[in-house]
Amino acid sequence: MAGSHTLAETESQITSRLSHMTLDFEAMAVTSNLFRAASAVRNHFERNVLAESGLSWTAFVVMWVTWIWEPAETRDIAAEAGISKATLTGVLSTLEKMDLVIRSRSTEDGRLVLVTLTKKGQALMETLFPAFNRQEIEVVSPVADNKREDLADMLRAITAKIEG
Amino acid sequence: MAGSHTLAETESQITSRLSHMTLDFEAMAVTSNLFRAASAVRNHFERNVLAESGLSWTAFVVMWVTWIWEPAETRDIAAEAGISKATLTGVLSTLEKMDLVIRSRSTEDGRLVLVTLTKKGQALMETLFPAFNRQEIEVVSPVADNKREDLADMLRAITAKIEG
DNA sequence: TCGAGATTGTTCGGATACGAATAATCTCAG
DNA sequence: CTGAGATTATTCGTATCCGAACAATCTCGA
Repeated sequence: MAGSHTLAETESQITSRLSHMTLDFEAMAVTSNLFRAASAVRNHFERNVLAESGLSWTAFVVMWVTWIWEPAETRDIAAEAGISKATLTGVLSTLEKMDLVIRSRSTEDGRLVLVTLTKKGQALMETLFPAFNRQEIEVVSPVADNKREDLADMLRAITAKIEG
Repeated sequence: MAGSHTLAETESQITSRLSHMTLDFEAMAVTSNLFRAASAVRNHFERNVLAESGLSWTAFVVMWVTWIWEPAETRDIAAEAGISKATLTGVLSTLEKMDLVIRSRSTEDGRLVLVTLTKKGQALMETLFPAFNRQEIEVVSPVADNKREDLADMLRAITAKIEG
């Protein structure tokens, strides 16, 4: 549970509290529920999938991006993971300490650092990611089958609008 | 921009990289785009609305929840804001230092701490929140008018599924 | 009345998070 | 060939962020 207020109570309280202002409550409801959902799902994954592996959410995302693009350039990992380069430096150091990734200088461009997974890192992702996907199925289950693609599309559109 | 890979490139790479596994790619697309959108919107708000006020994202959310429920109990603020009690303690100390909120012991239950906004805090929210809402309208604009309620509903359903 | 158990906010240790400054490397006009 | 400017990853300082341990307070059955 997330506190003593239900979703309906919260939105009702908001409406009355802000009734004197000219606001777009529909837009507010979308972004508000966007963050609430993202936060709830993230916490759910951290507790039910990631906790036992000792990976933080960000560490997992970094592992995942690296897994997909291996060998991955750090600038791309940071962008794909949605974190700053400074943050990535620290996370990569943690992952290196855990023997899950390896950093290496690019021979073509001495400024770049390439990241690859260790055997241990690959093995972890091979088991962790399917477990992760099983939880994704659970999480998305309350949305009707024929509406999921639509949902993903709308979220993509929002992202594109901002980053485009 | 978010790195050198487009959304389409990323999803294509994922599909080929994970083709040997039995995965629900639609569920994956939903959660993946959920986090991407939330992260993009959050960063956008931090840079375009919050930066000048000196408030972090979390600090703003705490201010907002307090504004709505004032006087607010810290346990509720933490739950509504989606952060831990430990985190809230630090954020409230920061906000107190900025003279935006006031902590006070509940007379009815000595364990509880009640939070209210200062005059300065109220004034800040009165100008900050409408500015915030104007950006919300921008962010949601790529989603068709008649689909926004649907989007909010689906996000609510996901949250309810997890927290229920 | 009273004390075992539950609840709450804080503290603590360690990891994450960012912007700004920095050093190393690359690019490319002149 | 060369050096001014651009690009990259790291370091630094500070603010979150969380789980676990903790002290203070409340609840409620005996």
